[in-house]
Amino acid sequence: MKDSAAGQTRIQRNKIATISEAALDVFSTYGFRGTTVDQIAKSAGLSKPNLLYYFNSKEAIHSHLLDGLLDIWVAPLHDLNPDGDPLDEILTYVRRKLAMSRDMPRESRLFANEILQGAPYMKATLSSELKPLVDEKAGVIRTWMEAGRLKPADPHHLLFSIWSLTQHYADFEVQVGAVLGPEVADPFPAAEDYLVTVFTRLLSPDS
Amino acid sequence: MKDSAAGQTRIQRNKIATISEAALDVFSTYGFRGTTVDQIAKSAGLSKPNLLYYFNSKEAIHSHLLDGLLDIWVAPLHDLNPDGDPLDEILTYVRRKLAMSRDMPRESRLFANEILQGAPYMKATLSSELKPLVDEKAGVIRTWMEAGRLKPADPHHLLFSIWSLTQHYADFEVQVGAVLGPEVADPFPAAEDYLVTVFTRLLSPDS
DNA sequence: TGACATTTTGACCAATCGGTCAAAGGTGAG
DNA sequence: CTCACCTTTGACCGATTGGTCAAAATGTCA
Repeated sequence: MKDSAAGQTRIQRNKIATISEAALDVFSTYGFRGTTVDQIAKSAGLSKPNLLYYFNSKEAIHSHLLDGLLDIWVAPLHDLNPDGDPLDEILTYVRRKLAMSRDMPRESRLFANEILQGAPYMKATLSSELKPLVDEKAGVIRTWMEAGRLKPADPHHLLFSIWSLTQHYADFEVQVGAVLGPEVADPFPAAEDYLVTVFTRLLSPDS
Repeated sequence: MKDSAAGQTRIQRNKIATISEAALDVFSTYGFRGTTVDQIAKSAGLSKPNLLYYFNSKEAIHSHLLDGLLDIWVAPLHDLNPDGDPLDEILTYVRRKLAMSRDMPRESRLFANEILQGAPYMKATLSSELKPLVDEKAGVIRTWMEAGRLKPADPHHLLFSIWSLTQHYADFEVQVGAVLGPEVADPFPAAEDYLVTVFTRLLSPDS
């Protein structure tokens, strides 16, 4: 239980951070079953028994990374403000999600790996935590649409589309890079322009 | 080389098909490194040495599945007709890609796994085959836009968005299911309505 | 039927897997 | 310095990995 919250020495916190960083690299690339403890240990510059001194098992490292990841991931959605300007709120959410794909691509791929493989660890959390939040925010969006402040569109699928469009630039990074070619160093500025256009034309009531 | 094209007995073709079916199940769920040969053999109802009689290695099975998958995957894009009605062509492409996510979710996840892990096998193919096709079709779309037959939008990112929006329903199936809840048996009809709305409002010049 | 090629299998292999353990090496407080 | 505690390590464990092999079973065709 060295990986729990409180009462840690400085050296413990440092090592756990180092291990988490290395594990994020490896897990996000190869998935849980494709990752070996030796890989993580080597990437962290530690011996395997030393790593297992801080985390009792490979699963414990993986769980440690996934715990809280969902919270980080849905934080921008949580900030969607029912009292704000509808289109601004949506576009701000899109921009924040896209920025997360740019700045935290490994976390996005770790999450994608977990979902792709059937969410063996997070499935219950998706139903108990994500669904209620999504239902709540979908209700806010529906209210905006019924008030004529946004064009009508299925709110749930609207949120799905924001997730998929933004996370695509992290999860399918190599494909985006291969298709755009080496002359496009950074696809994100054009991606942001495009996504703003998509959701503005989809939702803006004045057009 | 038993897994090559011509001169196969009936029994060879049958076994290879059985193995491919089983391997698609397992590889698409656990990824290459997370899949074991025993898993595939058991799922195919064969002994491991028997399976390895038809495919020389685990990698050979995986390659066999990926070979041609890209062709199947981009076939609808290849059919995008420069002489058709622009919006109809785009919407037909969207519908066909969405239908593929509904009818071939395992293939979609196999592809997603490969890309997520950095496309170690398909990277070269993406540059040599996918990029030219995408550039060609992006040119067609740009021509439509310059002729005022579609509203302007970055053609490459438009294609990215079609891929991500449609494949999301296969790759993130468990998340979609968890969020919509058990009362939604089939998300695809609503997804198709939503996606048609998205691309119509994005691209239709008369609105 | 007999003769030959194809198919299937159990036994086996070296390498790697996640994980343990006792002992050695550091560290800080008194 | 001492002593107690924290940290690190090499050696090791049983289980599983991808893959081999010789022999047995099966199929094929005259």
